[in-house]
Formats: sequence, C-alpha cells, structure tokens
Amino acid sequence: MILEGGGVMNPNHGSNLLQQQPAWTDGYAACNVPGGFFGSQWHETHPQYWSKYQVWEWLQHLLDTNQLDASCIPFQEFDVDGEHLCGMSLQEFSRAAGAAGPLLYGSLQNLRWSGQCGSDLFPATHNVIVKTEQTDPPVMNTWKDESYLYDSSYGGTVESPEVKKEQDPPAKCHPKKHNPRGTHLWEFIRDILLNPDKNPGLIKWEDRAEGVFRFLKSEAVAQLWGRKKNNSSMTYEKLSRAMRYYYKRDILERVDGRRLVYKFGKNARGWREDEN
DNA sequence: TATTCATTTCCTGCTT
DNA sequence: GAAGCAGGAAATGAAT
Repeated sequence: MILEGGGVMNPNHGSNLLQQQPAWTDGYAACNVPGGFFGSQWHETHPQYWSKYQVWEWLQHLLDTNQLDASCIPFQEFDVDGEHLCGMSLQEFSRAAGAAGPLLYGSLQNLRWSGQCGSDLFPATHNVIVKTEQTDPPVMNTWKDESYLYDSSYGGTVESPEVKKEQDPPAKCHPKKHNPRGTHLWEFIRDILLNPDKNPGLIKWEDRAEGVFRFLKSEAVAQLWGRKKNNSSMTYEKLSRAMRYYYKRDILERVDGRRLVYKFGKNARGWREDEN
C-alpha cells in the first residue's frame, strides 16, 4: 500500500476533494459510454438532455434527499432518457411510481422550468403549467452549485411518520429512520445490481434468489462510490472494509472462500425481486 | 458541547 | 508476490 506522506496519516485528507479532478475516469475509459456511469452529472444538464443513467441518478437523488426507501421508486419503470421523461404526464408518473409519482413529477417540472430543486420543490407539483416546448440550453452551469443537494424538506404526499402512524398500515413508501448522509454503501451497491442496464459489468448477481453477488470491476465500483461521496481517493480496499462492517449488522453475510463475493443479509432491504 | 452513526483510513496477519 | 479478506484501532464529519 502506498501511504500519503510516506506512511504517516495525512491530517488533511479529503480537504481538497472538491477541487480535485476525478482521476478514475481515465482508468475506466471503457465504461465511459453515453448513458453509462461516466457521463456528466444530471444536475449539470437540463432534464431534456439526460441520458438513461442521469435519469437514474436523479431518481437516486430524490430518494436521498427525501429520505425514502429505494422501494418507493421502481427504477425499472423509468428506463427512459430525459426526453422521454419530460414527455411523461403526472398520471404516467403516478402510474409508474405510485405515491412518489407526484413528487417525481413536481421535481422534474421544477428542474425543467426553474432550474432548482430547493425546499419549495413539491408545491410546484400542484401548480405546474405544462409547456409543450422549450429551448433551454443543455448545460446549466448554475446547477453546479450543489448547495441545494440533500435538502429533504418538501410538503409532498409522503407523510411524516407521525401522520402515518394514525392512518394506513405500513405502506411501501416511508421515510428512513436514520440516513442523514444519503445513500448507504450497501444501498448504492444494491441499486447498481437492480439496474443492470446502468451497470456496465461492474457487479453481477451470482445467486439472485439468495442475494449473492460478485464484484467484476472492484476498483471501478470503488471509484464510483468515491465519486458519489466526493472522495477521489476511494479504493476497493477501503470500500471492502466498509462492506465488512455490514457483517456485524446483518446487512451482509460472509461468503467463505470466494473472492469479491458478498451476500445480502436479513437486514438488507429492497434487493429481492418480490419486494418491489 | 457531547454523542452517535456510518463510514474512511491505516494497519497486521492470513489466504488464495 | 500480488490481490483479496478479516478485523482492530483511530479518525472523520454530519446529524442529533
């Protein structure tokens, strides 16, 4: 292992990450295909010009910011590019995503016409004037300011736990108990597995029914995770350490004798085919 | 301000 | 010898 500063722990690690150019795009250029994992980020581009993967990133962002389980949004229903997405009606969003449909629709319309997804995100869903054409430029540089990210406040249809308690039995869509930092690593891994068309040979199921999967490009996954966390120094070695901590929490189970193979445990949710 | 949580980083030893 | 795994220890940063 090569240590920063000649083997001494660098006290400033991560301090300059936002200025650093992600180096991983070089090493995995084979994956840098249109609509793949390595294009520009969704918030840098107008929704009309999103690739399928950017649509997926946007969905993931909504899960993160609204503290929703991945089961709230069936990603397979959104196997479309930005142009197709922008053409979907509120009814189509509701049909595809159920209770989360209006949230998705409102967020998208907000992005399309105001270029923001801040705290007034959801109210826009009720007063959206659907335009039939637009000529916004593909790249909206103001969106590069990510200060709006991780804003979880909106007044949508997904009720607070307090409201839920007095109403329906446990619904599919509910806020997470604790997930202040957005997607957990295991959820990130799971979502790659659940979206094989967005997963250019990074991870594959070994036994779908048992939740056994294998890393095909371990370092590429680590770099992708690092990109999500704004940490360009992420490696598979570090990622795998985080994975091993999941053993204690029964989120993952050990698979003895097989390299790069993991198995979802009883506390991992949303990976089973019949769960969505 | 202290605590908790979910990593992240570094390390040693072991296995493949 | 390289790569990966296991797990201890400490650090980090955001949320509570």
